Amino acid sequence: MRSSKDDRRVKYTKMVLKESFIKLLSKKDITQITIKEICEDADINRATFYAHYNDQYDLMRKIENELLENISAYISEYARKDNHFNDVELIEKIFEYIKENAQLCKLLLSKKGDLDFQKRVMMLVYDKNLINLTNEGIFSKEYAEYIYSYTITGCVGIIQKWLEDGMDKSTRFMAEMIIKLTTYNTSK
Amino acid sequence: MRSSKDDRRVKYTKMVLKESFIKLLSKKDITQITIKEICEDADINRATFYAHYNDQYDLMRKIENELLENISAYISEYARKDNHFNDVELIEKIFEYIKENAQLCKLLLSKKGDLDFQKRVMMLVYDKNLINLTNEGIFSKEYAEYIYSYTITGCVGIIQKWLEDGMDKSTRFMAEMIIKLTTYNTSK
DNA sequence: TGACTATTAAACACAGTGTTTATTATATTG
DNA sequence: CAATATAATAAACACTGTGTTTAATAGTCA
Repeated sequence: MRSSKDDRRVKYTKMVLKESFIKLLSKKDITQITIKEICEDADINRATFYAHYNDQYDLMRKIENELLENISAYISEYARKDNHFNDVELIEKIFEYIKENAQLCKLLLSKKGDLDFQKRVMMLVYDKNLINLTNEGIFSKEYAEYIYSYTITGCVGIIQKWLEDGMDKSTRFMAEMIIKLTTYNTSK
Repeated sequence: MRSSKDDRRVKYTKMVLKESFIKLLSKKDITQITIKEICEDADINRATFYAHYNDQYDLMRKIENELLENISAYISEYARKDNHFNDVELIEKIFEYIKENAQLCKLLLSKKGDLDFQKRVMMLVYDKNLINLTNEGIFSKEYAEYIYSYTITGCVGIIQKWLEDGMDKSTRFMAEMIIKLTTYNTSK
């Protein structure tokens, strides 16, 4: 039983729509991008766009979710091979992924991007690991929650700066710095 | 010499346009708000809107800048009275201001708001104070810059959580927590 | 009061939206 | 390959909102 999602035509349509949207997004703000414009660039009928997406923002959200899934899969792949789960290496994996997909990541993870989405990226790491540290009874629960918020958004800021600076620091340098900054908060 | 900015009619027009915009913003996303809608709610001619603003986003930006100026003035007022500059009290002042202007601040400082603007709010504090700590030669300059980014955006996350939780923690509690979390990073 | 100018109503051409229709093109399956 | 299914298309539709211009009106200020 095949769903319409597997149809080659559907795959192609979605692919070129995403490509055109990202292309436009690199040139101007999403608020200035029209559906008509996306469709013309992708050479796809406007009615077809509406068959798949509600509007630009819906398309954006779906691209974000895909990216999140891809990063997650990339991490899981690593975790499966090496059984010893090393925090530094795990975070380094995220930086690696971002570097390998710099074009899209620069758009979605920059300061223009959606903070809520960016937080979700960082949560990929911290939900699995560091949150445990804060739950070891050192801090009160309410305090730990604030530290968690601080850590997550703080890391978003670090990634943004890294991207703005042209990713000139190595992924290992970044990962170690993040570990240093974040375990700091939780180890006392 | 009076500029047109001082004209009562202009003041009124801008005031009601801002009020209506904020009212709409509390009901729906900015992407769903039209200029026509704002003007109808404010009972202002659409041509008059264009005499003052380019679009919704321009209006938004101007409201943000005003809020930033107001917070800055609020802090300066305090700094003038008490000569002893206390970091905790300074940060507490910001939380106080937010609490006193909760309606608007909840919109502009929430996770839906613009991160770049939110960073600027936090910079009000850190440009004056903590950045010095990182420049005392403990960290390398490049490291200090990342710590600065981490701190600024981290604090944005804390404020967002505070607002989401209905501002149930006292302003003093919040200020002390922030001092603890942020001087932590810079004192070693 | 008189000069000034912000605001207004009305109209304009225009661009983009979201949906529907019948037709065409392509993919899948037996 | 042929038959079936369905995705994509072109064209048209009414509609909403945009951004600007015009001349008239109303409010402000000194």
